[in-house]
Amino acid sequence: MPTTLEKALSNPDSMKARIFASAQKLFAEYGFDGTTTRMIAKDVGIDISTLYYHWGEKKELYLAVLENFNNDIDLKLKEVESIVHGTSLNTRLEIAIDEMCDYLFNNVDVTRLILFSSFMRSRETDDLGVAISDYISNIAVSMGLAMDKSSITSTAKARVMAMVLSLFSFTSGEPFLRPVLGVEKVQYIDIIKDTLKFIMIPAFTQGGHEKKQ
Amino acid sequence: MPTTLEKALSNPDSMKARIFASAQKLFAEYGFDGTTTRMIAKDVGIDISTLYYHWGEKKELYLAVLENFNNDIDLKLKEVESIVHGTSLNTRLEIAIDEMCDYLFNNVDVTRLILFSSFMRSRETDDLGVAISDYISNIAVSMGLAMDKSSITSTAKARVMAMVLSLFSFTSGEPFLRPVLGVEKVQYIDIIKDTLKFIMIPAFTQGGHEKKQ
DNA sequence: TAATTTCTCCATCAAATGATGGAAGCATAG
DNA sequence: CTATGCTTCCATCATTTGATGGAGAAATTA
Repeated sequence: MPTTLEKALSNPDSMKARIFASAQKLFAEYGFDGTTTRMIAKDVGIDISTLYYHWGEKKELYLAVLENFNNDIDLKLKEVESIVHGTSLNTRLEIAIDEMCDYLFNNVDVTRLILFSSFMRSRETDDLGVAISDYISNIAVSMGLAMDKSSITSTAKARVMAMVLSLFSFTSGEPFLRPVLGVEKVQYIDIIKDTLKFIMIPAFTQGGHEKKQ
Repeated sequence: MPTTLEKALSNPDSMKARIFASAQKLFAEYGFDGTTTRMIAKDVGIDISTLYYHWGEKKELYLAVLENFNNDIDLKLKEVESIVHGTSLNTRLEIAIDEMCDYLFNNVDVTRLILFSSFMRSRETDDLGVAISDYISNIAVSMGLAMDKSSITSTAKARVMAMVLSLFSFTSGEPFLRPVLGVEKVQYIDIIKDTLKFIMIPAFTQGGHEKKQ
């Protein structure tokens, strides 16, 4: 059963969906305060009145964007959960990292929006923040690091955080990080995957670890 | 020999320095577009004309803030470099992580500004970005991971990135990350230090690693 | 075709924002 | 005390920005 938001965006050619797409892109690039309704309208190629006709307040549009990627990422986490189900811890981690990397690199806006809405304050409203904190526990569970959220130690949580935060930064920061490594995008993604695996797998399998890569 | 900026800020009670302090705090919280000159003036308790009298354009004030923490962090990196000089790789990493954690947690604005200026675009100007990329190599060298910037492999660079990005995120995100761990600030910093050491030390000493903590 | 609904744009508003000129305050030098 | 220069604030501008009303186009229905 699709949510009202999903229904509204079901046809990507619809004006409402086109506005949404531009909004997502620009909010992810400039943040809430840095994005004006006129910038969005211009990007779509319409008048701002049309934007307001379909979405109302700027804040509503922004919240819709947040809600949407919230659904998306939850869906992805569930998918990963079902893929890794029943495999060994080592395999679970490898697959989960591969899957999440591929997904996030194909949806960079998602990570940027999570980062911005978590780290930055908005002049306009105080309640625009999204709980990145929720993802920490969810990801830990999805990756099979714990059976439920309560059974994770602080140390383990901190390591999940370290990985999630690096992954998010690696994806959001690709434009200026990749040149530092001097590699193409495909290689960049591979290096990120290897780095995360190298860091995380021994962190959770605890014992000695076989050298990756 | 102090820079012109340092001289202007030498007396923290001077109006110019007070404005600077408020600006740094607010820019680090709301970003460039999210911070208005009126917000800064109100925070200082003065009229905006006084702000413009001392600093001129908003952009100039922002660039001064960026330049200042650039100096600060370079100084800190040099300090760390001299402290770890001559010690073993293991010790170097431990000390460097401890030092940088303590420093950054006492200067959260610095990390937030670096993150914002690196990741976000500004509506106003395109050239406000700060090269976080520079720090990656500098930190690697300061920590004694390489003798010069060119001798670092992509893999090693990626691991330094992972650590720097996590560290920056851990410091900037303390307000919403610490509650997830359910600990006090002092413990939070300790956990971050341990996590980074646990992750980075084996990553660079390569062979089997002794279990930290 | 005619009527009705849906959509898009132009014109416009009020508030916010970056920025400035000039008057008034205040200290210091003469 | 007076004159000078530095500092602060009030009043004000031009532009930008969020937001709306209404006219007309476009699609839908009858």
